[in-house]
Amino acid sequence: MVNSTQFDLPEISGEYITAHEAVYHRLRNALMVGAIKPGTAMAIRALAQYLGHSPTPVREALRRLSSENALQVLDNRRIIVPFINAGQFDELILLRIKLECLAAERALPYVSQVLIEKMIGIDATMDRAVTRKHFDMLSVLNQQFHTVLYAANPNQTVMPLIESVWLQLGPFHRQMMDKTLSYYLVDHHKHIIGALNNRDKKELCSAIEADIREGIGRAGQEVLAGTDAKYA
Amino acid sequence: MVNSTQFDLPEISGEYITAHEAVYHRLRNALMVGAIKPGTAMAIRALAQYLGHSPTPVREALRRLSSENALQVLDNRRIIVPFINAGQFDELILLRIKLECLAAERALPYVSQVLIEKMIGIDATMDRAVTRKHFDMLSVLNQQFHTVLYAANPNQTVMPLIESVWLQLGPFHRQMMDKTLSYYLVDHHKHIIGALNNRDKKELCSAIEADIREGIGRAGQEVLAGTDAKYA
DNA sequence: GGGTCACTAAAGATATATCATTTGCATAAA
DNA sequence: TTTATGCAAATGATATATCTTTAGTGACCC
Repeated sequence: MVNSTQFDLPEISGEYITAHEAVYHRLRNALMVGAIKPGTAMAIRALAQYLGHSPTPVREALRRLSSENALQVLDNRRIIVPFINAGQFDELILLRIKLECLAAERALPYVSQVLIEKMIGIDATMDRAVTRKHFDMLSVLNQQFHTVLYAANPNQTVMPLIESVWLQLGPFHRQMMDKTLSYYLVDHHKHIIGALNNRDKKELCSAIEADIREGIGRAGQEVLAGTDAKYA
Repeated sequence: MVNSTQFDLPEISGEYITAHEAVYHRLRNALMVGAIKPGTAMAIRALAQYLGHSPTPVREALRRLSSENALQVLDNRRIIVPFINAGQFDELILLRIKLECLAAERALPYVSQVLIEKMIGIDATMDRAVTRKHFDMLSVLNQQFHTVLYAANPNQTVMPLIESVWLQLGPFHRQMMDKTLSYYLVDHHKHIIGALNNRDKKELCSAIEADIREGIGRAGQEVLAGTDAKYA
């Protein structure tokens, strides 16, 4: 197939009215699940042609993603999917933990039985996805599981920051899902739900930390083990 | 860039700036110091004309700022400076504290005597700015003081998130600087420097928390005291 | 008075043309 | 061979024209 770009972008189900939004969400999704390798160039014209739009809305989408740290603008003005090194990876994992613990704590007072049921439902769907090895779906469901909790806080302002971190960790999500590590993840989801039932802030935090450390944290360490400087 | 004639034209650049970048930074600055009131509409054409550019780069700048949560895109696609309510303000202050404590802790191992001297220098400049009531400069210096510290960590990935929060708190920065509250702030800077000298993580964190709570935190509470729903 | 519709003006969204910069490559010079 | 030079192609940046959506206004009907 003639794709002057070097990756395939899965099409997005929901409809976005404007072109720039459609492009934005499509790229964002791809980055979130690590579908585009670090270092890949995001040339405006090529993308525009591939996606069937003019350069203008594509440019806007790229700018947005750059501002969310999901893409990197080089000195020569080219835009690429960023590399990160082991040190930055550690910082991002720590950030995820701090941000998500905070988000969970602040959401806790607003957690209802209905919400917990919903999370249990998502978790159950994840269990099925694991046995069927639907890794792409797992990634999305995992994010849903977390998002539903944090968004319970009506004054929440932290989600955009968390999503920025998720985006930067995108390539490792893919790694995580590809391995059997998904088990750990699901286990910790049960812990999280337990902590919610107990309305226990401390327990909730440590469950989330464990979920992150033994999920994507471990996957990242495996990936970064050999590489010296930079990988994803 | 060699000139095929006799001379080389020295590149003034190094900071060659594109139209979209110029607009972006100009707006960003204005938002950061609260120079634009919440609710103000950011019409593309009007801005473009005012700034002497075409709509295209202005659009890009607005999109970037929207993605950093510094601007809000309404359902009707108009872009405005966002309002926030008291609850959101509290969340943002908490976020600042958590993010900046983390950033400071992770920077601490990289803090050198030279860096501390630099921070002392900035703080001294702030003292002078306070007595001369240069409030605009104070805002910038205050940010510099914090940024210099957090950026000491070479793997730092948290600055963009912190800046997003600063942007959202922009209007309150203005309030803070307008009042006598600047004193508190400078006091706590001395504490921060003390903690750095002692290489004391705990002390550093509490100094930063105090700096934030008694600086912008207090200013915000004053401003939001009367208003019920939303203000800035 | 209240509501609907049509029309107009304003503002956003996009496509396209053009300008500017960067990169690659071929060729020439050292 | 290596380095410099100078197009030419690729790519980003911007201005502009045009299309689409939204908001506002007034005529008209009930």
